[in-house]
Amino acid sequence: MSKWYPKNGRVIFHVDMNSFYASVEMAFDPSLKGKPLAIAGNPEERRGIVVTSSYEARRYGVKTTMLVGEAKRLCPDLIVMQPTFERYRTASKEMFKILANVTDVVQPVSIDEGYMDITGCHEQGSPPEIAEKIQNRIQKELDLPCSIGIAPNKFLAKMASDMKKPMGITILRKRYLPQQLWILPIEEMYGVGKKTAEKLRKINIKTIGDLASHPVFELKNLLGINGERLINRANGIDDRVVDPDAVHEFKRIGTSTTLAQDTTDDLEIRQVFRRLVNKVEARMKNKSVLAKNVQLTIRYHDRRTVTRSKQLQDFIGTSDELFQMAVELFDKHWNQTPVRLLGVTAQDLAEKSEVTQQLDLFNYEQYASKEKLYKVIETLTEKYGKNTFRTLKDSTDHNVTTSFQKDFLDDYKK
DNA sequence: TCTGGGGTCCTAGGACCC
DNA sequence: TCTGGGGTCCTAGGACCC
Repeated sequence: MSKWYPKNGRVIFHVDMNSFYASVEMAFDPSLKGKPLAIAGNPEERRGIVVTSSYEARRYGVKTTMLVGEAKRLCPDLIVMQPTFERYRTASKEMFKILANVTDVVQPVSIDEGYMDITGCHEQGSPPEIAEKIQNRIQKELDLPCSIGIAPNKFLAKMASDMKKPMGITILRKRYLPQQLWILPIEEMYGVGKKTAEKLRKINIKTIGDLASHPVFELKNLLGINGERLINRANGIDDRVVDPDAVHEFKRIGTSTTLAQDTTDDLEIRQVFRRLVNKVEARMKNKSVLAKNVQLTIRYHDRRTVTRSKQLQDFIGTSDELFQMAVELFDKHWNQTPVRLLGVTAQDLAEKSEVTQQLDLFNYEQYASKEKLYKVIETLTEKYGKNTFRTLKDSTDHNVTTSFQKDFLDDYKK
């Protein structure tokens, strides 16, 4: 068994649910099993694109982002359902519970996939045994198929889970990269999209192997820092850790909607903003965060999309505050032509508790006298420079706050 | 009868400070 | 009168992923 657990190295899993939304619907209503099924938005509201499809539908050429009309043309018997996100969230939670049963080192990356670091799981068996156990439990208990990639790092595990679908378990070893990874076309590499693939093709990089042996400096010129990273990954180098806390460190909360029809109607637009900010507010409350920056997204009739954002003086969190910001940005930047989509995003987020703690520093009431507060500011300025007052007030950096508190505040408090 | 909605990370220019 | 180099913040946009 020991050969499976290298002395200096990790064993990483990437667990990837197969056609997740469609599979959840099939588990919920088994009469759908074996039939071509697509999950898609409502075409009448211009949301008619395929989000996920069952393997039966894929056989007909049905693909993600395809218009429902086209999918039906390819597959006349296609069953089209609108997504029921509550179901998917519930299934997702259950799936991650099964992973957590193996190790705490689980990092969800989306509703239907996650990484695990099982380096310390010797007693539970060899990695393939553990993977099989996980796959079986998810199949038996949730009636859902998944694929698992086993590799020494995240990137390889991710590539591995993609190699056998559905219900695959793939081990990707570094010494077999030439046979397993380097033969793949460059388009199939995680992190290489349409644009990058085009650029790489132009300099004759056609496979992941071509990329792996390419001079770094040349790719740095072409793609910036990403060029170096891609070469490293192609060579099986990826030091990113599996971070269970990453889920809590989200950076923005946004929502957007494509309007049923393009509009220039101010009243209608304001109503849309109301709906959007209510949604953002609810999700912010749910996560107990406040925002220091609000971004507006406008997509015009011709699909040209602009974003406009504003950094705020203070943290905000209510729908009224968000609404005011959204409308202010909209009125300032809208070019008066028909609008197709509107979006509102709260960014530069901070925990509510940390924000209040910081604001507390500037609450004059807690100091014995005005002079003491001035003294605090003066000392602070000497230590951290002229901009400290502003920096500290703006800062979401807890370290500055805590060191400040430790050093000075206690002496000056009542 | 074109292409949803939720994110992350990176880049690049201008403002401003030292 | 002309002008360096480093750093941070803010804003807008692009590429990518599911």
